[in-house]
Amino acid sequence: MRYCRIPDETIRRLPVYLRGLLFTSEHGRENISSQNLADLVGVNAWQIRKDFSYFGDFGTRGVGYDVEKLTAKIKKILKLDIAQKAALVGVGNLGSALLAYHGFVTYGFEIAVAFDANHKKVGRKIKNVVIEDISNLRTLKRRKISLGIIAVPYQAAQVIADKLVKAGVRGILNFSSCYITVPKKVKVITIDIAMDLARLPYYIPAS
Amino acid sequence: MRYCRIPDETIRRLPVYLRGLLFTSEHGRENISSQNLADLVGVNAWQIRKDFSYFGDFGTRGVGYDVEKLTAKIKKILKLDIAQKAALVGVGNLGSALLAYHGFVTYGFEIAVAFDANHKKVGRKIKNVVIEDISNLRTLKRRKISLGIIAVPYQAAQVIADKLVKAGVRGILNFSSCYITVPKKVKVITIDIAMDLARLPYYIPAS
DNA sequence: CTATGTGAATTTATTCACAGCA
DNA sequence: TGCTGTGAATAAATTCACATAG
Repeated sequence: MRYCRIPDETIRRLPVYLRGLLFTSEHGRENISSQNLADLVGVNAWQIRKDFSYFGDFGTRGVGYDVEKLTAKIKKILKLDIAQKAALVGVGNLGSALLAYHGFVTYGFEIAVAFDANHKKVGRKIKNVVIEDISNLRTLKRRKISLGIIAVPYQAAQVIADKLVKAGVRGILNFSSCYITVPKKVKVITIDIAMDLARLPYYIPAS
Repeated sequence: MRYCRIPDETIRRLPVYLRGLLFTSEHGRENISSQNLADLVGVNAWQIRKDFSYFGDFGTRGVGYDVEKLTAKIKKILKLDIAQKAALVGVGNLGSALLAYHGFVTYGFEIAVAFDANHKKVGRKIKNVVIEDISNLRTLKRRKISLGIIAVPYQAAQVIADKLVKAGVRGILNFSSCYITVPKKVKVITIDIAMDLARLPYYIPAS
């Protein structure tokens, strides 16, 4: 490895490549060129080669990349090689959809627990996950669950984040529409659907 | 305006600022300094000032920014000042959650129509939106709906995208986990939830 | 004295062009 | 000949420092 640091932008693209590779693998192909992958995921071929070059030589000149080997390498870098358990907090509309969502499994995630503050929901079972009372959050550390998914209204988001941190969670996926503050050791990724949509009209030329 | 181009990254941050400003406005404040806003949304104060400087002078030195004026300006730049109608395709778990999601309204969007391929769902009503058969997609142009939201399984995503484009849609919000190809005149923004989650373990230091 | 606005410096990321290996 | 890997060139974004206005 000739480089000392993998750029953040490269890390952001790795899951994209991973998706393309999984797709390729499903179709039984063993090798893929940077150009093939580029067409598949919508990134330039030279960008892909540059990105891969940050973590070593994986391609074979004249042939391309070994799909299986590259898949394993990317999973390792992203630390997706060990299955991760996540706790979902908030089983409303969005939370329910997340429980039913198959995309998590693709990357080795499992929503192992779900919590809700609404007593009527506690005890109910969705997709084999029993909804627990939110006071049980403190049991996460004992249960070795180190990821949290926040799907509660934004007014409650910071409080839940604090509780998750207290329960020993190391990473948080925040679906609420607000910025949450956590200690430096905890990583937060916020996904705000409306905010992405809000960018869309800007890019649409006046008709 | 001294600059010829607003950087993409600045555009990406504008909805973030907008959210902060709306929040500030709700709390009855009329002015906000770059530092206050920075604390609220998690961006550096100098970054905020730089971003704002791309589209003119809005602040008052010694005082800060006029919340209402700045809100209006950002909305105008993002073209959120005119209400936009969107069509949702795919009323499964995610689609249903999107129909119930309040975040769209915040930015002036309305999911005006919903489509599904499942005949059992057609005619059903969720949140005042009647689900129509997918063959009705062609009526979008007539109904002046120029945004599409794809919430179908990835196998169907490209087909739906093609139909949306044919129906005259100018922008697409793609929730499916695949890259879709459209003519240059159409803008696509893809939100892949699992892909963001996939980045999370990388940033979590080994314990 | 406070908080903006912005050139300049720095850092980071993208693009190119081509050497080098199968 | 085909496709990777990478230094160098270019472009873009961030950060800083401070002049400037209220």
